[in-house]
This record gives sequence, C-alpha cells and structure tokens, in this order.
Amino acid sequence: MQIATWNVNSLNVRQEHVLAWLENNPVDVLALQETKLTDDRFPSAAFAEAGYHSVFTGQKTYNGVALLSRDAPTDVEFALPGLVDEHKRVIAATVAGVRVIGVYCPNGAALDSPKFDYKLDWFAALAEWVAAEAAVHDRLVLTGDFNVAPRPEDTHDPDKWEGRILCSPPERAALEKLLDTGLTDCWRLFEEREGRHRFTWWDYRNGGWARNAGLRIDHVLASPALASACRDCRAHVGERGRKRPSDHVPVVAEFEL
Amino acid sequence: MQIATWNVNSLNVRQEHVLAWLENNPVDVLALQETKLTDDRFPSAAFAEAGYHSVFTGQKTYNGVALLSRDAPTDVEFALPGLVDEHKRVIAATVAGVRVIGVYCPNGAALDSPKFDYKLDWFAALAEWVAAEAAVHDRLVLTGDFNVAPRPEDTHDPDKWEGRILCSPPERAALEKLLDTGLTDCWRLFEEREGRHRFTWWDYRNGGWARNAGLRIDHVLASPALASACRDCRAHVGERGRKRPSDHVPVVAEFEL
DNA sequence: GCCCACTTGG
DNA sequence: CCAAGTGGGC
Repeated sequence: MQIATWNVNSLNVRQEHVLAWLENNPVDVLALQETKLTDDRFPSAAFAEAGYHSVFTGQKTYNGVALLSRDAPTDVEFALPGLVDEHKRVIAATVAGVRVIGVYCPNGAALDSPKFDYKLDWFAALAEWVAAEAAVHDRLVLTGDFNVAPRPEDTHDPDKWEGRILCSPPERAALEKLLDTGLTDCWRLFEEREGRHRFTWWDYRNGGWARNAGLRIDHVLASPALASACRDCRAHVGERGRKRPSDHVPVVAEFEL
Repeated sequence: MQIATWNVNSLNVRQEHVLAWLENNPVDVLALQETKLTDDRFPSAAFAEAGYHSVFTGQKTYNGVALLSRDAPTDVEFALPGLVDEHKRVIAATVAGVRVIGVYCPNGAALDSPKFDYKLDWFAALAEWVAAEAAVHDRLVLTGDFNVAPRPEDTHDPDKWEGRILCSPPERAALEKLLDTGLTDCWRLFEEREGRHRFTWWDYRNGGWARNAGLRIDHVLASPALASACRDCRAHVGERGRKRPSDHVPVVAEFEL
C-alpha cells in the first residue's frame, strides 16, 4: 500500500500535474494541501475519471485539504476536534483499514508573530487528537505539510536555518510531541539509502530550486504497526523541475500489508 | 509598400503574436497601439532580430504606441504638438519617403463622460496637426486605433450601435474632419471585393468574436498621392481566433510606389 | 473578458 | 517567485 502527500499550492493550477503524476504513480492514497478551492469547485469528476475517490474541505485563496483514494473512504472527518479554526487544514478518513489524517499545519510567519502562537496551539490540539485516534486505530498515518524541518540535516544550510521559523526549538518540540504519541517519521527509516533526496520544499524566491536550497517539511508519520511494515519513503523531487511547479513535491511511503 | 496597424493590448502578452505575424507578413511598417510598456521595457532587440527598426513612446498600464519599420525611420516625433497630454498616444516618423503617423485615439468611455470631451479635443488637435503635416508631406499615412466606426455598415448591428460611444455623431464628425484634410479611408476602396472582412475589433466580453459582433475602428488613412497608389486594404481577421489574442486584429494597406 | 497594478500570504 | 483577490480601463 502506498500513501503519499503533496502540497500543490493551488489545485486549480496544479490539477494537470496531479493527474499526470497519479497516472505514473497510482498510489492508494494521496493527501493534498493548499488546494485553495471551495468545495463547490473541487474537481471530483476529473479524479473519479482517473480512478480516485475524493473527500475535501476547502476555502477560497488559502489552505484547503483533500484525500484521494483508490478505495472508498469511510469515517471522514473535516476538522480538528477541540479547536475552533476558520482554516481548512485537516481531513481524515479510513481507507482499506488504515486511518489516514491529512494536515496542512500553519506556517507561523515569524517567531514573534501571533501566527506563531497559533501554530503552536494548533500543533498541541493536533497531538491531543492524534493520540486519541492512535488509541483507536492500530494502523494510522499522519501525513501532510507540517511546516517544520525536524533536524538540522533536514535543511540545506543549518547555519542559516537553525532557530528560524520552520526550524525553531518550540516548533520542533511540537512536532516531537506528535512523534511521542508513538509515530515514526518514515523517511528516517531509509535516509541512508542511495538516491534519496533530502528535501520536499524549495522556496520560489531567490532561485531556491536552482540552488537546491530546500527543507524537509512534508512528512509521513506512521503508527508502530505501519512503521514496521514500511518498505520505502521518498520525495519525488523531479516534480519541482517541471513547468509551473508547486514549491513542494510529493512524498510517498510504501507499506507491505 | 505595405503599411499595417495593430492594437496589441499589451505588447508584453502579444510579443510572440507580433513576431509570428511579421514572419508571415513582412510589412514595411507596422504601427502598434496599447503597448502598455515603458520605454525601458520595449523589446527592441527582438524586433531588430526580426529585421525591424523600432521607435516607441509608452507608459505603464495604459496607452503606448510604436512604429516598426524595415527601413530606418527619420524625423521621429513622439507627441501631438499643441496638446498637453499625459497619455502616450502618438508617434510619427518618415520611412522610405512616407510620413507615417501612428495613433491610439481616446476611447471616450461614454457620451456623458469627461473622457468624451477629451476625446473630441484630442481629435481636434490631431486634425490640426495632420493638416500641417499633409501640407508638408505629399505621401502621408495616418493609421491606428481611432475608436470610431465611421458608418453604420462598419458595425455588426447598427440598431444597437448607432448613437452610442464609438458611433456617435460628434465622434464621426471628428473623424470626418481628419478625412477633410484630404485623406482617404483605404478600406473603403476595396470593401466590395470578395473575402473582405468588415471588422477590426471584437469585444472580449459576451462572446463578441464567436458572435462576430465586431466594429471597424482601426483604419489606414492615406493622402491623395498614396490613396491613388493603394492596391489593397484588409483586416487579418484570423489573428482574433488565436490563443490569447488581442481584441483587435492587424489591418494592412498595400501601396504601389 | 482580458490585462494591468497593487496587496496579502507563503 | 508564485498565487489569488481587488479595482480600473476598455
């Protein structure tokens, strides 16, 4: 079973990229972030044509998440319980016996911004909910754009990034708390393998991609039952080099179930 | 000798259209309107590559005119003398012994708008200057987007257009005053010929092109010496059907000199 | 409708 | 750098 995540930065603009990628990579589940689409505009028909069910919750201009799946999703939830939040950042569903939670975590803007406090509160609410879900679902995947690079080696330039937004101690602690609920960052199981690329996001600005100035901020986190069955986890870095790319690339984890 | 006019509605967007069209239609002079480019951004090099000299006067967002020519232009003028005008709407040059005046006449907005008064004042100043130029230059062409359809038959639907902006009596009188200086509307010399299309502009709105709801508002006006040498005048209507077209098409007049 | 400038978010 | 919204012009 393959489960993937991709922050598409506007599904309107990236719809053809996603369809083409799914054609070549017929994963079982794809979590999308930053669809930037209200639900009435979600292109369900195009994905159905490609053999995918879709569930989604979105808004104009910002945020918006979706889950595409080959098998029909059940027990769909469209928000974090226990947090009043205008932003559409969470969607969960059970697919083929696996609980999949797709998230678009807040960016945080800057350490001294109110948005940073929102980010930490949001992670705390997520951790609480994921702990509850993990208690119920043996097979659970939490995936998406976390806007946190967990370690110095997950940045192209630790001297530049350590302590800054996406790499600060409070953000890393917040991510760590998610892992403390018993989840494994699947990518780390395979990072020593050949041909593994280290990053999942490259800023549009300052030629981030040309300079390989990236971060690893998109993750697939798996419960013990799934982590032990994980056979691969990689970023599809080539997508960043296409025309009109998203600034994020897909990350795919494979499980032997 | 072929002299053409084209309101490109942003040369930034239409640069490739113009280059492709010139490749197939290597006219001697092409007058452009609505370049919407400041002079520092005018793509002279691309046109030089294609074998054209260029002179231009433009501004950000609005207006902007240019003359492209195979032969080097001389005696270039960049404005209407005798009118203080922020708008870059006029450019004149002598090319191969022909005085070419390229104009982007004001639209006028609506009959009761101050912009309408500006339009009439602008035409009056143009007529005065053209009369002076015509006295000096035997071979003279005044061409561009005049934003006036001279006669009912220059509209797709006279019942709708007569009396309205672009077709009102004062505007037609203002255009007539230009012709009174001894100029001929070249298109009328050939309008009975087969395969002649009647319009040069179709509104982007309401499927103007699909409905052939056009107007003839782009003209080539020639002095007697040139009018008697005129062998053809036609609109290149096919350009309106291309991808991301301007709302205007090129109009080409041919002179046997 | 389409194009531009400006703003906000990242 | 890229995307989306607003507002003006035609």
